[in-house]
Amino acid sequence: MTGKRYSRQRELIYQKLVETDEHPTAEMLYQWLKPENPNLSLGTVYRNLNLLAEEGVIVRMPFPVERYDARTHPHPHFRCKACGRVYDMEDLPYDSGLDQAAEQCSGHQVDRHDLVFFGTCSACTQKH
Amino acid sequence: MTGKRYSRQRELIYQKLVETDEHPTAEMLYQWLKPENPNLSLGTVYRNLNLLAEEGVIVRMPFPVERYDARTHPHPHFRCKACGRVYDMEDLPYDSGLDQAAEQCSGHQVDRHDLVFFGTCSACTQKH
DNA sequence: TTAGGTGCAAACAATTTGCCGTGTT
DNA sequence: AACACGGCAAATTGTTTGCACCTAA
Repeated sequence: MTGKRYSRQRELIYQKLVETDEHPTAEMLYQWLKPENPNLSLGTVYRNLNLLAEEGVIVRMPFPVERYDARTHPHPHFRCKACGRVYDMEDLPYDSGLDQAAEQCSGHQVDRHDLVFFGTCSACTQKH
Repeated sequence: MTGKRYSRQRELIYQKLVETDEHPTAEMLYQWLKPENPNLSLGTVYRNLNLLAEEGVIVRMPFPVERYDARTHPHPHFRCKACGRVYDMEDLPYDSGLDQAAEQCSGHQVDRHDLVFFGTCSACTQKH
């Protein structure tokens, strides 16, 4: 009996996100939309971004909380979507060819990259 | 005339970070160290993590603030360390072979990966 | 009519900062 | 003795939530 309804605000937020390539934060979207929609509220922006992300029509970019690592040489990580743990993947080599390729096709000066895998870790998989 | 001094707390924080592979948050480090250092404060943990990260002996894992993208197919991004802008790198192909390789050598179930390049964007480079 | 959506403000969470006393040099 | 550092609590910033009203279906 539950269903999603049309909402002008959700439409607005989604459209702005489609139009732009700036990967905005919730706050940025709010500022952009506010002038033409003076009674739009920031809470609504957050709520709808969460809805849209659940629905899968937009994606959230990681991470919510800062993490730290004493291994300063760049290496890939794995993040479990079930337990949130972060694992090293040091056996997977850092491919500096990627940085060069990225520099080529973007024109930006590339220092390094981060590679983060997402999925379910073996510990969580075993727990069913 | 300014210089860095020895600090027991910084030492503690750094050592814990070296010992572990859990990529802890500031809060986790605080909880771990608190029992043996009852008057350690969370602010100190944050301050020293920032110092250590500036110094380059530890690394911070991105991002501080959530960003959103309406292009839901996985694709690489570039983040400028000067202006903070995030660019798409859609010309660089998504290498799903990486996911398989990661699954092989880790034993975890891998859904996808995120690839984020860091450096200085062409706009910022031009501004000197 | 009714479940879902909105606005607003209050709550919550993560991180930073000011003040002032302590410890390193 | 000077000045960086730590403790603590207050301030800031990012995000979520409760509640009363509104709106699509």
